Amino acid sequence: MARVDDEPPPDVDVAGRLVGLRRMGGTSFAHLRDGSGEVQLFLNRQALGADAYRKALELLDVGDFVSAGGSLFRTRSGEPSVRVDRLQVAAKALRPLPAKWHGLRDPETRFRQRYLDILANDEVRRRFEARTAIVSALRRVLDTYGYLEVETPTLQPIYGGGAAVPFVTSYAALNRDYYLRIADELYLKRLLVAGYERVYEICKNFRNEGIDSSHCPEFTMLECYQAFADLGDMRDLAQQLVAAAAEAACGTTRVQVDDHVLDFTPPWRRLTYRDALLAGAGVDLEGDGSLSALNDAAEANEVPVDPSWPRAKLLDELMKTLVEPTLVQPTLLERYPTETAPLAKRCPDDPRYIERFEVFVNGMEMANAYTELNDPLEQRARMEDQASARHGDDATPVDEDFLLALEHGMPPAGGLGIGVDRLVMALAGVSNIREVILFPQLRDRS
RNA sequence: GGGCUGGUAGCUCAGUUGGCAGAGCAGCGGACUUUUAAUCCGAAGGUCGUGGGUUCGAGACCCACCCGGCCCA
Repeated sequence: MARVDDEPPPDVDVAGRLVGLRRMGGTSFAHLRDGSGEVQLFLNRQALGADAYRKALELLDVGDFVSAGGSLFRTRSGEPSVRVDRLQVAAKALRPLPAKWHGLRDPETRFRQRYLDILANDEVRRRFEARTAIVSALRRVLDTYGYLEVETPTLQPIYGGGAAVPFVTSYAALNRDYYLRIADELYLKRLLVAGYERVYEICKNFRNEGIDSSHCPEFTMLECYQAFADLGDMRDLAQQLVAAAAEAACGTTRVQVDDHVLDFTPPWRRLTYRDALLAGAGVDLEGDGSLSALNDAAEANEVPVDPSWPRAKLLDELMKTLVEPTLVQPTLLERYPTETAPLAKRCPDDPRYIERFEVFVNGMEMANAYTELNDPLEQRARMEDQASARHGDDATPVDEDFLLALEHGMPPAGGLGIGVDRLVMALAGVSNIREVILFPQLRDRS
């Protein structure tokens, strides 16, 4: 490979995007950038020929893709440069790049024309590279443990695995409505029935609900299931996955974000749901945990609630308002009340609780795990309970096909879901989910 | 859905009490043969988000709407 101080000066060819052009009469300087860095072009009337030199300067604009060749040397200031004797425009830019000095700041333009954002803002470019590194790290850990990566339907005849409003679409060949998945859980569990013992999928889920700084209707989820694993195994796995992601993105598990450090080094803090609710709302689920006691606690803490809400919704609202915002460092919230999730196995020592944890970081839910319910009879009863207690339009319909699969025998298993966008947010130190999604959707500019 | 806040040249932003629409950079023309955000000279560049209203006069004030951002629900 040619080096800049070789003798005689090596002849090289370079190509890239023109990012700077300084015309100084008989000599001009240009910078070409590609994925590996920048190189300076030394354009000289004599080296290039008077006619070619004049034409080149007439034609060139910052933003063009250019290829050039010539001898490699150092300028008087020591910068390695190509003394160009041949030059071609490989692609012409008709519109100017965002200003080199002030860059592109308008958030609307940054989101609508993300290619300009990435082009102009190094930090943004690096953030999306980090996102890819994070997803690769998650795959690497799971692959190392022998998990099988699979693909399950995005278009589903019945939606399940969560509580959310689905996007509805029309499936012409089958002549019926289909749903974009809100989760892939019920398909991955069918694969446990099939005999695969470790499966995972990283995919887009779709929830036809609000957009805010931590919710995007189209988001990325990792779900993985392991036969014969218990919740402790899932706890270890969750911490390993996130720690590996932090190492991949930041080179450390202690991530500096603004003025504080998020410490993802395992083991993380553990907290039971009961203790958290007691500390946050002053209600003891094992004292008077009745509906009226919960409503009283909401009122005492000025949490707006609706008396018609079922217990699960009320609990969720209390936790969201009074507990979750306090969970800044990675925290495992454990031992959830049974009604909070219909797909989780009950604690063997106390059927009021399920074997579930969620991970919170920066006050935001980032992961969710259960010991999976694999008893087809109890699963049917719990799903029917949930369907009959429907509240609003996010009630989950009973999936008979899934229950049929369970009736053929699903091994005991642990399952874990990680919100990939939110993981990236935490590791990148940004507070808006749009900052980690390449092309977030915005309203039409009508 | 509510509150706050923003939308002015390609980009980043000023615009005072309601009185001629501004700057820097980019772009255009010119000078300049080792520059580094080159420098210097010159000219140009506007649906002030949209539509109404008040006024002799509106970028600014009032009303409605559109598109963002932050916070709350």
